Amino acid sequence: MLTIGEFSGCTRLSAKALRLYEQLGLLIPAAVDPSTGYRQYGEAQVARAKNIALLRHVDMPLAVIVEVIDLAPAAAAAAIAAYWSGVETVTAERRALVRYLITRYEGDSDTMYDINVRRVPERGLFTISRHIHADGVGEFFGAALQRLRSAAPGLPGVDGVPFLVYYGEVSADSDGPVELCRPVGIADGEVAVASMPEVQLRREPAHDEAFIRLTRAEVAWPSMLPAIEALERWLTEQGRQPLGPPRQLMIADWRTAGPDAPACDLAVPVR
Amino acid sequence: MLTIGEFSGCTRLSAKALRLYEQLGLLIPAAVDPSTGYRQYGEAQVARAKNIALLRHVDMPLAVIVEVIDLAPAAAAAAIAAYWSGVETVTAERRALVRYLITRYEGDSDTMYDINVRRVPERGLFTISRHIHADGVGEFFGAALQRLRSAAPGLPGVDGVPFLVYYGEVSADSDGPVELCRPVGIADGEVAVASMPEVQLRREPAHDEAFIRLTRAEVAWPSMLPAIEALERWLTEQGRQPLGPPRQLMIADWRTAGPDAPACDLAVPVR
DNA sequence: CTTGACTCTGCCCCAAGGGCAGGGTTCATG
DNA sequence: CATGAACCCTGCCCTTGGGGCAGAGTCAAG
Repeated sequence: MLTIGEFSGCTRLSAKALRLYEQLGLLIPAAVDPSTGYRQYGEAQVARAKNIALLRHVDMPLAVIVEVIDLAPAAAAAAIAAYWSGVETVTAERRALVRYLITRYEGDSDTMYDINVRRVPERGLFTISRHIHADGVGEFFGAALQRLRSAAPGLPGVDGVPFLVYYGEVSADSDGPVELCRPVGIADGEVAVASMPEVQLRREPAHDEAFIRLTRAEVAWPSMLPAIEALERWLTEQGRQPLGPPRQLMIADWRTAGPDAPACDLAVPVR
Repeated sequence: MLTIGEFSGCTRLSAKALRLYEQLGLLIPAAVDPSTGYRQYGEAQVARAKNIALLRHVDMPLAVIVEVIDLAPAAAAAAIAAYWSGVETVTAERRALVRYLITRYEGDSDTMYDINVRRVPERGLFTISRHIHADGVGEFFGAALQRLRSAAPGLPGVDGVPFLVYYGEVSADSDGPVELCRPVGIADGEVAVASMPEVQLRREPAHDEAFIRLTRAEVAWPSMLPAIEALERWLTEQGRQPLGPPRQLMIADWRTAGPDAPACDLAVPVR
């Protein structure tokens, strides 16, 4: 049996950390003197403590360690791999953002985008809104588009490509509200009664929209940032005001389009 | 001029965060009503706020952002790159550790090591100790070895390769005490008076040491972990007690050795 | 018996905000 | 003019994974 100091020295965990792990039920001392409160750790606990220390060294949260530490070896390996895969995903996004920031600060980001303006007539919009994380957008898009189609079956006036509006920031850690919109003739919209409660009908007034055509590879975060900024710069240069958040017009089938094929119009309604 | 709510909506930073950034001097509102305390932000501050938001999205600490945000563009790019380089270093270490953990949990880590035992006679040790981080070990080793040599110039009895003893965990975030030891004949050690105060003379009694010969590529953290564990397993299997922390005997010149050449003996004194 | 080393609990602190309470402001509407 | 809704203010407590310290109790060697 080892005192907390000896155990600390031989596991390289601080006494403070050991007391915390006890409190969380992660590493209970083999015995605690009921009168003095002194902790006694068994030799057999050293291995467990070292495993905890290694997982902490990977920066795995204690709450996750609690669930991983008692799994069978194969399941533990899978859980660690799953945790790390999430870390790698977040890191990859940050890495891409860093690259973007560095090129932007170095001033080499003079990528030119073709910005065009087109007239959008007054129209109806069938919409489905949802709070969703970045990795669920594709799934949401497919499913919601199916539902919108079945909500107005055989509707003749469907007119224009569907588009997504991001009302909040959508990334790995924040789920902004996302709205899928399907344009429809204004008269048809009033006739068709949406049979599904989640589907809303909204009328959008006529307006101009400025847009940049993007390839499928460019439609991702943060690789889309330069285009968004170009659009914003264009707005201020032209002295035009945006009428709402930018939207993604899905002009091509996502599954069949090659990475360099035009896939999406990044558009903003302007006054 | 924008209220905090409008500014929040257009920068996607929460009002709480904006108040914090003001408190840290990172983003001071253009005006604060002295009677009501209401904040007013200028249009020109939107760009700065968006930059801060992007840097926060990379998880750069506010303290670092404070120093980066006002640099000239080229310097800011360099500072961001330097920050991210540190992140990548830490991530690479964690990635390696995760790989090790997964293979160990999957039970495929049956890498066999040759473990040998040799007799070490009683001897003197010139030592230099230092608290140091992982990336400074190489530099410390070279410099300290130079000083140890000049501390006992022309000493005939220098006997055996120098070695490092890690008394604490040495990695990117913790600096355990590290001791560089240079063996010397016991009689010579008593004769030679160390001319440098940082150099200590210690006598080490005769003992056995168990060791594993490692290639240069294996001498790194955490790729050295399996060898350490193999050594520990061997100790318990043989029923022998370690007499101290493990040590690294530098048997080859670090600079000239190829990555697969034997470079180091991982050794532990045993009873 | 004493002394120094060790251990206990409890409290405050870090970063970067989130959430809420209680109270004041502003603006549009009745 | 009054009032309600929306907005804003400060201040307090909460999170993670401990670090550090205070005051008090305990253990073991001399």
